[in-house]
Amino acid sequence: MHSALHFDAGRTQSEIRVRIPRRRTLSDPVTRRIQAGQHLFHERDSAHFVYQIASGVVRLTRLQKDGRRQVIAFGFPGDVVGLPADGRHTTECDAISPCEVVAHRCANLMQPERDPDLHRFLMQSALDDIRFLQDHFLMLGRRLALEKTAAFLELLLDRIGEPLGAYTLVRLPMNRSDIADYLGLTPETVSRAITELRTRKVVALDDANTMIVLDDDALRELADGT
Amino acid sequence: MHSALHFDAGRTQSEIRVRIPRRRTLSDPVTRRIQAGQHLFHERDSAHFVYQIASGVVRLTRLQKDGRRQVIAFGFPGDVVGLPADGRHTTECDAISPCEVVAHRCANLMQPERDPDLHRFLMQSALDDIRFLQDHFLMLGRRLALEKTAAFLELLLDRIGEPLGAYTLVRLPMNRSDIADYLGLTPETVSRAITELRTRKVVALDDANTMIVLDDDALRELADGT
DNA sequence: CGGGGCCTTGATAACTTTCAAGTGGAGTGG
DNA sequence: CCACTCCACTTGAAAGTTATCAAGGCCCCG
Repeated sequence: MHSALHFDAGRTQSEIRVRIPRRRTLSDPVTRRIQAGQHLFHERDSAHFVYQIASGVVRLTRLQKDGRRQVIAFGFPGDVVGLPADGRHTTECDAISPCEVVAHRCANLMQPERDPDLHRFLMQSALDDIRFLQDHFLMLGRRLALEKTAAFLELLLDRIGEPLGAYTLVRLPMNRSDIADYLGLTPETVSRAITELRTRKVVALDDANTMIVLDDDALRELADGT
Repeated sequence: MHSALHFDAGRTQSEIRVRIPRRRTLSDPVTRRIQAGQHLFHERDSAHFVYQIASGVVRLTRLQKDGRRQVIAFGFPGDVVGLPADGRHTTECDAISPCEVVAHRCANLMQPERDPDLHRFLMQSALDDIRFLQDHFLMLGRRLALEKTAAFLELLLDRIGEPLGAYTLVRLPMNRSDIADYLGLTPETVSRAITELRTRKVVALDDANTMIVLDDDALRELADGT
């Protein structure tokens, strides 16, 4: 059967980029390309770089003792990932779509004198990261799976939504399991929540990973639990 | 009816303190005392200070549009709270027990040159904070209320446990609603989980806020879901 | 054309929330 | 000193939500 909507957005997700601030420093940033599925670093790796995402999306995860996996965050264009604690990375990080990342040396995280610009940049990144993580808690704190899912889609809408006439196109770079592990749900429940949003005409799907947000306000109201 | 255990720990929670690192800077830290229930700052307040907890416990919360409240974190002795984003605090912060806090100016968060020591300190705090927040996700990601609660008590055990013979005493500074809002549960469910832990002889309660951890290993196994 | 992975859907079991009632301790006023 | 009130905690029963297990569909790719 055919999908409800067809379209051509005219550009692919990999074309969403951010401008990387140009800095004149002792240790100039280096751009790196990685394919979907490749790792940027592992949990407990000694941290040599932090990475700013220029294009593509990465996944930050923690492995649990019982084998389960918690998705801590997704790294979208503009985000900085890999900030270490005690000199080591605190999560796994792998690309879920082809990525361009800019690597910044973080050996001198604790030496602000040596490169004030870099330090300022890293501090800004850390503070932003804290706020994003706090935002994530509000999502997990929502009671119903439908609310959690709506809140997640609202996040995607704001971060990687692309205008499409009166609507907004959201290409989901992650699969249902990733979303489930991010929200503390099962893939089946995420699927049902998305089906419900489709039934309510809040969103439409062209294929499982290509979503059109039809009713912005309804999505935000659901996300807020109102 | 009488409780199962009686004891005298010989010191109160307010006596748990941390040594504040002495720094010679342009803007020396200032100690402040606040009572339980008093606010340190509000969400969106313009941020002038960050606070390191010397004694006592504070609660960091976000208010939701629907009136619900998410507890983002508890600030224990040694923790730094109030790191801003865009110059503003991102949470509410109030004391849930009498506190001594050390206020550090954060006006120059983005001026590492002016006070490298302070900047180093703030960076360290931010990176630690990120790790703590990530740890929190693993707690919320646990499937069962019993596992979440066990994970939370394990955290308290490690942060504010006091040796008591062969066992460990944990004085809970927060009430059941606080725990519930931290774990994404209801107070009733938290209460039932604690009752279950009592039934299994993992912990004993002298009163609702005074817990003795009887079986460390069992608690950690439950928390890990194994 | 066949296989595998991902997504969706259905039915049932397990768990949590909700609503309600009861308990106990701390503080207050008679 | 006792009765009373308040509030937090606990407990019970029913309703609601999600997880689990199972099956089927779709698409991509060899």
